[in-house]
Amino acid sequence: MTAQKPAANAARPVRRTPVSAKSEQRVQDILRVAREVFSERGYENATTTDIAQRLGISEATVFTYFHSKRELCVRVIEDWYDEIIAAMEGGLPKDKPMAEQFAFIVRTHLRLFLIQGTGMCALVLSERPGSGGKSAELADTVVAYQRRYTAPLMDLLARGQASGDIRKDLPLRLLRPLVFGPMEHILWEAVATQKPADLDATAKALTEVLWQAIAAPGKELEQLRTFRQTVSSALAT
Amino acid sequence: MTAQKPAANAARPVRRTPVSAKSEQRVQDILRVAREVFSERGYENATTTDIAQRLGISEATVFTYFHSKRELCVRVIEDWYDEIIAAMEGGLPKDKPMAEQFAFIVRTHLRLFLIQGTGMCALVLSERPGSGGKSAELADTVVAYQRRYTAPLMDLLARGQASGDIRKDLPLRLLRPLVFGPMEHILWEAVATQKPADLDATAKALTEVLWQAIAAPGKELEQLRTFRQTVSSALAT
Amino acid sequence: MTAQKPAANAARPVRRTPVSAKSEQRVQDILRVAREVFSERGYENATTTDIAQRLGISEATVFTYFHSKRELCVRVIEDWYDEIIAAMEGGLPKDKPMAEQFAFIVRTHLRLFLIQGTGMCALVLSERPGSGGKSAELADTVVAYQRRYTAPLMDLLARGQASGDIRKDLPLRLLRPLVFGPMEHILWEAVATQKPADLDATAKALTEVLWQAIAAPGKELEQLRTFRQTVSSALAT
Amino acid sequence: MTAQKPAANAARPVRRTPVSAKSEQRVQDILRVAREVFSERGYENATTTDIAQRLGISEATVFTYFHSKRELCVRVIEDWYDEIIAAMEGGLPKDKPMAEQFAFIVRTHLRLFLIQGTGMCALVLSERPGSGGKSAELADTVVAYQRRYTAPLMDLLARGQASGDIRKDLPLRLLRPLVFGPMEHILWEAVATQKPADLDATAKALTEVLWQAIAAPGKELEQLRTFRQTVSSALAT
DNA sequence: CATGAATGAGACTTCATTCAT
DNA sequence: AATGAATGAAGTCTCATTCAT
Repeated sequence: MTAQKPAANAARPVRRTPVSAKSEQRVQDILRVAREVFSERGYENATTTDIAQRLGISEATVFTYFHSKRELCVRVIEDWYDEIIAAMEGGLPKDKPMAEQFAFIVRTHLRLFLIQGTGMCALVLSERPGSGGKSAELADTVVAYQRRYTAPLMDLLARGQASGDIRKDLPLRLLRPLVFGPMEHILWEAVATQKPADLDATAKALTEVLWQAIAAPGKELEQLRTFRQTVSSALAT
Repeated sequence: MTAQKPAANAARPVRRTPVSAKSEQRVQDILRVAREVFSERGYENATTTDIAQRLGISEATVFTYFHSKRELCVRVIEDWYDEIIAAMEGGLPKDKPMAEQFAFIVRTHLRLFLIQGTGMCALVLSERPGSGGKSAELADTVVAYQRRYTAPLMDLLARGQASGDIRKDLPLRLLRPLVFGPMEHILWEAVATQKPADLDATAKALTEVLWQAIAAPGKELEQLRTFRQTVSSALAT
Repeated sequence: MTAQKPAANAARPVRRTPVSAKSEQRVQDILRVAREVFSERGYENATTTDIAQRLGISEATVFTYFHSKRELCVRVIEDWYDEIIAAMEGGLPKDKPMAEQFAFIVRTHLRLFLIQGTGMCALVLSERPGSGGKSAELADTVVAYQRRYTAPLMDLLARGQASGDIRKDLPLRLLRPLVFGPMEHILWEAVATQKPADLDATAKALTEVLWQAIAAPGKELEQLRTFRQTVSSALAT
Repeated sequence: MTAQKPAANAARPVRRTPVSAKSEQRVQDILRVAREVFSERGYENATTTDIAQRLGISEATVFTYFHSKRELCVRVIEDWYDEIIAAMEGGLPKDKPMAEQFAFIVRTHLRLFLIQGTGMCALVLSERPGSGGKSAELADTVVAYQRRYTAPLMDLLARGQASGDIRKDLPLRLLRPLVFGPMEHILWEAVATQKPADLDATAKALTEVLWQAIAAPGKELEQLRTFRQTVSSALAT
């Protein structure tokens, strides 16, 4: 999964052809630890020394595999996105009802970020363009990735509008923030207050209210009536 | 309202804390430029040298008015929050209909952040606890401020639920991210893509969709939702 | 007493003729506080800021009366010596038996240094020549003062040897360290261990043992010592 | 004996602590030069720049081996004490008569301090607690070392009192300053006046007078008589 | 390939001292 | 005479990065 990186991979400059099994292992080790360190401390506060020490290797070795701290950081971010995208694209139950797909996306998003994502998220933000991040190239990469990993949801929304499951009076441009915004806000709050939210409860509540807001309005009324009917019937038996 | 902070430095070996008109001007100048620099480059990448140079003064002068880079940064963040809070609390048309008050809050929020806020916002985020930000004290301050500046909205929502203007089946805990989340997301997008959104159009569209989502629905819908909520809760126990 | 500084005063460059009563008061205030600060923190760690703040005056004012920190320090040291010398010379009971005069000197020395002297003593030492102290002039001054304030004792010893009260086989060159050395050591120990010695008890014990060591012994012992000394000297040539 | 200090830095974010032969050489070089600089200029006036320049290396290299100027200084002081203690404990002729052991200690003390000790001594004094020295930890270390290096003498004195060679009416508390005080005074005088005392002559004279003062009184008379007898006999042959 | 060792560049911070008012 | 304000010069320390072995 981490292996087949499409698209964005093509642009990445291949270095030094480190293709031996051992080398590949080193690269992975460094990336793993670097992700830890970067997400814990942020780009500026992370040190190559720290990364090397946690691996028990020399600092110079890190630079054998990555030309610079920045490059390493870019790789870390790319890999992280790759994982998220893979999880999103791979797990989406496309044959299930739209509401369920929506629930999956919300839940997966929250889950992935709650695990380790907040640190990474902050890292990404700190690398946004114009913020002293010296390489604008990274910024572009990030924007591209961002777009790709929101793609499954955007796709879903588009299909929903086409099928009539989702209200058509809202442009996609507005739907995106409407869905991702609350999720992100909840995640930040969890980090800021230092108490991790209950994943299941939060995901459920959020899914519900969001779906209500974006589902076709007739739909909701109809669904609720059906729901009451079902409950009522069940009671009768 | 620009806040009379009771000189947290009183205990420290203060070198000077001048209060003359001229001095006050200097302090304001430094704060102004520092806000620029911090929001452009983030805390770590900002340098006191840069701040001093932009003002055409000596670095030592900066340290005459602020004991450390960190303290300066704290003041910058505090002042920024103070402005936002003042705008929010001061401008809210409390005698107008609820929907209008809501619109004011959304619009003001977007406006203030679009002016300069994104850099500041990133700055605040980068200083959150656990992310390598060394001073936990700042983190607490920020959380407190955050709470204060969301207060007007939370208050409005509470009053709305009481008056029946806003649906009661959503806990405030969920309403907050539902409203602030999309706003924040839109702002980030504006920064990331480097194209500032059209304030008026965006504010209008966002206000509409959000209000629809949180406003009290028609009678039947309302009852059905409440019913569903009840069943759902019963299930969870 | 602080007024009539003889000898050493002549060489001191008079500055700015600040002879008004008010000015003189300022000078004295600054000197008093500067002595405090210098003896508490040492020359390098003392700051003009600290001195000014304790007086509630501006730093610039300090420099109105003293051209530099170093000059101020020199004055502090000089004044301190002047006081000590005055106390030694003024209080010595010249008409009392030699042993009593000796006891007075020992006791006075310990007393003056225990009050505030240790800090000053360290200060003086830190200004010794070649130790980075930039002005060798101070070093000379100090040496001169040192000599003057040990003068009463040296004088006493010389008179004692002449009168037969003090053994003659010890050159003055050796008597000086024999008497001052233990006193200084006791003082340093008091500072290092942070527990001030009991002045009266210490002075008494020290006086006794030192007097025994330097007082003229019985006839036979005296002669034997002299004999031994003679033989020893003869051997050395 | 040069002390295996158990790396007090183990807990800190050590960058490196190389132990190869080459590294060890660097450490020694730095310590050597640092001792020079610190003893010449004192802690505050010594600069890491100076130390690096004298070695012809970069300042950063110094900080590769020592985490801070202070730590370097501590090591310098510790090593110096270690040498002194080793010389004292190692060379003491325990099987020789007490007077000779005493002479050894006095002579060694003077010798070691005359070589380079005065600068170091001033350094140590300037770091004592309360004098602006910021780290109380160092102060404790110094006190401990001080105690260790006076141990051989204190031990000797105790044994002497037990065996009857040394007068019992003086408490050790008084004997210590009585012996060390004069030595220290002589050393300071040598530095202050810039003319180094003649080691052999000074040591001999000092030993004599001190031993007389502390030796059991009867003993001295007896010894002198024996001495005259010996000389007398020798003359007769 | 791995690394021990070294370092250039630069950051923050302190403080004695000056000068116009 | 007093001072508010400003600053030059310097110092300690950090860290990504290079290079010979």
